[in-house]
Amino acid sequence: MSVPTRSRTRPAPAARGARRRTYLKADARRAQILDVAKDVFVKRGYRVANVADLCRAARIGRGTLYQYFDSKQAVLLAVMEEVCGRVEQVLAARPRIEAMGSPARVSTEEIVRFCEGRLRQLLQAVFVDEATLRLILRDARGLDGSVDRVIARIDAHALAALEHDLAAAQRLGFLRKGDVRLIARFILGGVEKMVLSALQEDAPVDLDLIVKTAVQLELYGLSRKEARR
Amino acid sequence: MSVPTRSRTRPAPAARGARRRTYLKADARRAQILDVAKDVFVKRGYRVANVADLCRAARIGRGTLYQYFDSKQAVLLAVMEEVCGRVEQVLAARPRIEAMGSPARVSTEEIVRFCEGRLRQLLQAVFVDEATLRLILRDARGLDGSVDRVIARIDAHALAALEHDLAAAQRLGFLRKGDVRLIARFILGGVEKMVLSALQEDAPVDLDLIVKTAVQLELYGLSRKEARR
Amino acid sequence: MSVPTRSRTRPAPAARGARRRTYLKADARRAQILDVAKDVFVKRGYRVANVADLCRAARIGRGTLYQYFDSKQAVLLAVMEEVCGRVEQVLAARPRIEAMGSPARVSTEEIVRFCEGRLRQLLQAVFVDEATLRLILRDARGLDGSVDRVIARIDAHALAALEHDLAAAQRLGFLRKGDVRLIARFILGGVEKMVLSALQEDAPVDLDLIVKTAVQLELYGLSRKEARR
Amino acid sequence: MSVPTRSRTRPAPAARGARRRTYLKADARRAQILDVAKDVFVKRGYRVANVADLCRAARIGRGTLYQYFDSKQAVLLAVMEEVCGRVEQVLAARPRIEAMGSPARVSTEEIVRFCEGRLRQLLQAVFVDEATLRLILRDARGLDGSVDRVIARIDAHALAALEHDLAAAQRLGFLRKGDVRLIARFILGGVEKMVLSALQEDAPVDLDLIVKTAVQLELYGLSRKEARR
DNA sequence: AATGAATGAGGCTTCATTCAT
DNA sequence: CATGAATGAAGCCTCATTCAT
Repeated sequence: MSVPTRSRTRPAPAARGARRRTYLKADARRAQILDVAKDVFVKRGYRVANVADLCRAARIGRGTLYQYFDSKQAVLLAVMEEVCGRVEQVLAARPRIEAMGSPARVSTEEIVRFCEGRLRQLLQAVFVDEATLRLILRDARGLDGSVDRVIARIDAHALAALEHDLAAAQRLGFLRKGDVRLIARFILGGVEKMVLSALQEDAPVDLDLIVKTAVQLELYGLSRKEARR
Repeated sequence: MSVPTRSRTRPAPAARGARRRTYLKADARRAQILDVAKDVFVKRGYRVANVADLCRAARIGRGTLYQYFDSKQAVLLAVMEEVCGRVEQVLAARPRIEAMGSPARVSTEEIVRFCEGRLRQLLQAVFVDEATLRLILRDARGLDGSVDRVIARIDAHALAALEHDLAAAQRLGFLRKGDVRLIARFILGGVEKMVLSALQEDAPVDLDLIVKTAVQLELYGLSRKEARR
Repeated sequence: MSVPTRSRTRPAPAARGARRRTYLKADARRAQILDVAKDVFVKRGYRVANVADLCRAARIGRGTLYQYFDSKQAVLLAVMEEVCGRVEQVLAARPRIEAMGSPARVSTEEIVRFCEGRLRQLLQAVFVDEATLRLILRDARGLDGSVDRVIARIDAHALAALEHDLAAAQRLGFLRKGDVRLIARFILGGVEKMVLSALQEDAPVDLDLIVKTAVQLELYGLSRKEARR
Repeated sequence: MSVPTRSRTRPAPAARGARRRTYLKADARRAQILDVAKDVFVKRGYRVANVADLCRAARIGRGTLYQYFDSKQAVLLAVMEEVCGRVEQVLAARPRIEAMGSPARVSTEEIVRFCEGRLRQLLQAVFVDEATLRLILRDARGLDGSVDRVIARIDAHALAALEHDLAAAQRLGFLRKGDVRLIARFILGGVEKMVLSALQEDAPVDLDLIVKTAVQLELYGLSRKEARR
């Protein structure tokens, strides 16, 4: 009749590898977890990495993680949101393209250099570091609706910036008319694939070379003959 | 207080249709499973779709699937291998680019049309149908080593073909010199991103327009000034 | 780069106490689980009993249970639904009270005996066995919205039947007028408490005595003086 | 594909109000916690309410609670002990039933009024307020051994008082002979069920009506014919 | 050839309690 | 006195795979 009461007493604190607990202020801990999590997600893959991995890497107990995030997914989401926020900031802070002046006065070299700089800015906003980069381009895709949505938002930001540049350059007479939507996608996709190729071979990502190649192609194409139309 | 409790009891596994068993020859069954599996993987995503989904869709019992494939992963692998094989065939069957003749005799329009045709062939080999396309570009990435390897192989085939074309065209004098590896990646990546954009918006994929845009950019770029170097 | 693939292979089938697996048809298994579950829930209490307990008692693996029920809660729910169904049946099958005849012709003893029989029927429908009884009166209360709702439904059935009897008896002139809603609750509550008291002391539940006491009180009260109103 | 994902990130525990700390004397704090806890336990249910809820409601930190109580359970226990103590007091303070005089001199109305008053006293001791009432009758049952024991003690007090009254009334000749144990249970159970019904429908508990109905039934029953035995 | 019941390792998450500040 | 960050045991559930029929 009487219930066994199994009074949920805590057994001796498991004196195994038992590292002492460390204390951090909430904000600091949150940031630390995010930091560590990015690494773990990249190194082991979001799906393969389990919450235990995250906590071990952050040297915290499993429960601690759940004081800061609702779920494993929420951790990834927070990582991505962070990137997204940074992208928004960087893009908003860029000078307007109209600052460049009129085509008549600008030399080809200046144009090239300007485009390269601008593209590099864009990429650096998105690809803060290689971990983030791998996450965005490779690991975090197709995981789950809400994560995908953040990635889509980042993507949309980048594309919008690119489109805006292209449209302005067309208006100012630097570039030929054309479907800016498609062209923006082509350029961003091209750059992404070059980056991905490097990542896949574990080669260092030479952003300079990639940017140069992209701008060269974007501006002048490959043909030795001038287009007539 | 009240919980939004979902469906209480399971429909008692047996009772979900009690369809009569159907018999098929081994080859036919295997093919049918692959066919159905592609759909299921695309519609629900490889990870979310479970073996039960596959079997239900194929109207077979769980054990039956395991008589034809070693594992769930093996099913996806087989789907991808099929695509890979087709790509290899198509690419091997294409005419050699040298058939085109010398730059002196070929008009700009002919070059454009040739490039467009060739790119379209390449894409159609890879993207047999929209399901395959979604699988390759979106869903099957980063799932697992061996699947990734097949996708990488497909990718490598496409890139190799493109690189080969570019190198030949450079040798023949149609195109400027340049790093064919990077350029091939840029072009393929650009095209893929245009396709992905369409997929993401559930818009029909207008391969013609995409190919046209790609070739135009690839050949002539966007600049209104001729490059001087 | 390559993912470790942890190919989820099943390790040797754990040759511990390893009882051979037993096969049952879906319906039979489902029934067996329900049967065992009722016992376990009663013996250990719904909250204390864990899914492992249920499965151990049913000699099945944990996954098996989840082929038949969505959750631990769903198991309890199914047990209760079963009772609820039986109550509905039994109550529907009872003869209508009007069969009794007119007060003039019926002796006091007959009335008493009739009431006792009728009350016993009602109780036996609800309290099929002691396990069910403990579950309904003690263990399953306040656990969770949906379970509570089923219990409330059972309760409502019993009360409705009782109310209906009372109203009919009033109409026929056997009983004094009065608030049937409240009176029904009083009687059922009184009976339940007598039962609960026995349960709490692990004494056998003497339904006969309980029914006799209840009917005696219900009909004639305790007073030695006749009420004047 | 899209998941109904709930709130992504937790509000970073610290940031949930950053209320200045308040200081209270030990006794006052203890009392305040008990007070708040009763509310929380009733509103959310003992099991669902977690320690965080208690502390938030009491506007204290988690550790603080554990300076006054050993465990969550101890808090509930203290609440119940408080009630139990009050019941003991009230019951001890009631006048002895023998004060009433002999049946010959007491009119039926006086008896009825006396019984009603006495029952109301009993109930009011137990059901101090609606929160307590819900706790005792609904939420705190079957939670755990020691809590159950306190409830059982309260119940026993009430039953003992009732039994004592009944026995005395029988001795004095007001009431028919009968099994006081069972009868006491019947009456208390009946009253409780009427109360519970009201609670369940969130209707106000009309103690007066309930007491009247109970006493009427208890004394005179429902029959229109006088019992012969 | 086909079936579908059975399995159990492994994952995620909760929450009462502890303890450094 | 008070705090709130940290903890980890314990629980529920999923699902790829096996195997008796």
